[in-house]
Amino acid sequence: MANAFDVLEERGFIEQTTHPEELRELLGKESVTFYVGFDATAPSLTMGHLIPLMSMLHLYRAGHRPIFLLGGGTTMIGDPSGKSDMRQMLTKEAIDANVESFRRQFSKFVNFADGSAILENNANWLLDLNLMEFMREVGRHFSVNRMLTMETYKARLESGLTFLEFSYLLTQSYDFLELYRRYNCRLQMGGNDQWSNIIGGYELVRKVEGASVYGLTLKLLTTSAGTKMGKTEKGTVWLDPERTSPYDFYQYLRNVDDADVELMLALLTFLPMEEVRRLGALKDAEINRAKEVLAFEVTKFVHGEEEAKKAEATAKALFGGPGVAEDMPSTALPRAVFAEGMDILTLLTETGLAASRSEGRRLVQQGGITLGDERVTEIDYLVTEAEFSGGELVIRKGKKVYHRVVLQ
RNA sequence: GGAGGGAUACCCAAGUUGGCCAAAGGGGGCAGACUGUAAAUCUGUUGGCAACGCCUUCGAAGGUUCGAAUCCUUCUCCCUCCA
Repeated sequence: MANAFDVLEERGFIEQTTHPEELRELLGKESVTFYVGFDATAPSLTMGHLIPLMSMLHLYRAGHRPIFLLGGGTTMIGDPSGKSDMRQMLTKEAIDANVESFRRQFSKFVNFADGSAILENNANWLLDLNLMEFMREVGRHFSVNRMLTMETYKARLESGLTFLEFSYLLTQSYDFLELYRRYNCRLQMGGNDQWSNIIGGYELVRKVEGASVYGLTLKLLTTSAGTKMGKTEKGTVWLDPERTSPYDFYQYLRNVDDADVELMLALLTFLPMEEVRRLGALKDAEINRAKEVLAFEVTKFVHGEEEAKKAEATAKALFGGPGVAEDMPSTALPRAVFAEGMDILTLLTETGLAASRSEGRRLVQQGGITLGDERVTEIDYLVTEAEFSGGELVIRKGKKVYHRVVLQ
C-alpha cells in the first residue's frame, strides 16, 4: 500500500509540515494516531471542512487512527487567526449545540463505535482547568516575545487584541499535549491558517514530554482567484441539507472555475489520480465533463448516491433542455389564488426568489425572470392558472436559479 | 482612574462650516450582453413601500432646530497614550 504521506502529497493536501522525512517514515511503518481540531463556531459543517475530513479519511484508510477533536472548549475563546476583528463570543449553549451537530455529521462519515476512530471534545479537559496550574505547566513554555511576531497577532496589534484571544494559542497547544498523553497522538493537522497554533502544540509536547510529534498543514479550500471556497458571499455552502440543498450543493461544484477542477477532484474525491489528471486536462467545453464528475462524486459522498443522482438529473433536465425535474426547490400554492391571477412580484416573494418586492421589481425590469419559456417584462404581470401545465410552473431567475410552483 | 481618537449600509470607507444625503468611492452580491451552467470583460442595479411620492436607516437613548449622519447631553462598545 502506498505511504499515506505520499497520497496526501500527490493529491495536493499538504501545505507545510515539520520534519517531512521523519513524518513520512513514521507513517510508513506504524499506525499513527493523529488529530484535527474543529472549532464549533457554526451550526453545521461546511464544504471547507471537507478538506480536513478527506485528508483524515485518506490516513484512516491507510490504517492510522484519527481523532476528531471538537472545540467545545477552545470555541469559548475563539481563534483570532485570520480574523481582523474580535470574534463574537458564543454562548456556552450555542457552542454545545454546535458541537452536538458536528458530532452527528461526522458520524455519518466515520464509525466511532469500534475505536478505530475517536471523537473527542476539548471541553472535557479545558473547562475545568485550574488557571494557576495551567500557567505554571503550560504558560511558562510560551514566549510572548515570539508570539508577538506571529502573523496572527501582528495583524491584530493594529486593531486590538485582548488577552482572551491571545491565550487561544496556549489552549490549542495544550490540546495536543492532552491528546498525546491520552491517546499517544503524534500528529496534528489543520488548515494552513493553523500553522502557528500547530507549531505551538508541537513545541509544547516536545518540550514537556520530550516526544517526537509532528505538525502538518493542509491546503485551504480557495479558488484560483484566492477567495475562500465553500464560503461564498451569498452564504456558506453547508453540508447540512436543510441549509444547502443537495441540488445547490451539486450546482456549486458544477460551476467551479476551470482552473480549480483538477485540484478539487484531487482534494474532494477518492478518484484515482490518473483519472483526476485525465479529467483535469480536458479543454474548453470538454472540461464540463470533469465538473459533472466532481459535482456528482462529492454530492454522493456527502448526501448519498440517491441525492446525487437526483441533483444530477435535475441539472441535466434544466440545462439540457426544457423539463421539470423532481429535485428542484418548489413552493406549493393553492390553486384558487391563480384563478384571479397572482401578480409576479407577489409570486417572487412567495417563492423566496426575491427578498422583497423591490428586489423582484428590479429583477423583472432587468429581464431576469422567466416563466416557462416566456421572459416577464411587466412588473405588474399577472400569473394565471392557464400558464401552468400539469399543475406546475417553472420560474427561472437569471440563468441558473430554478423554482417550481405547484398548485394544490 | 486620567487624556485623546473612533463607531456610517453586506464588508471596507467618504461625509461632521446643519438642508443639494437613502448617504461618494471600492469590494462583494444580483441581473443583462458575451459564453461552455466556466473565467475574463462590458453594462445596469444593490433599505422598504400602495413608487416621479412616502416611510425607516448613519452605535443607543434623549434634546436643540422649520430641518440633524452632521450641533448638545447621557449611555454602550472599541482603539491609542498615561497611571
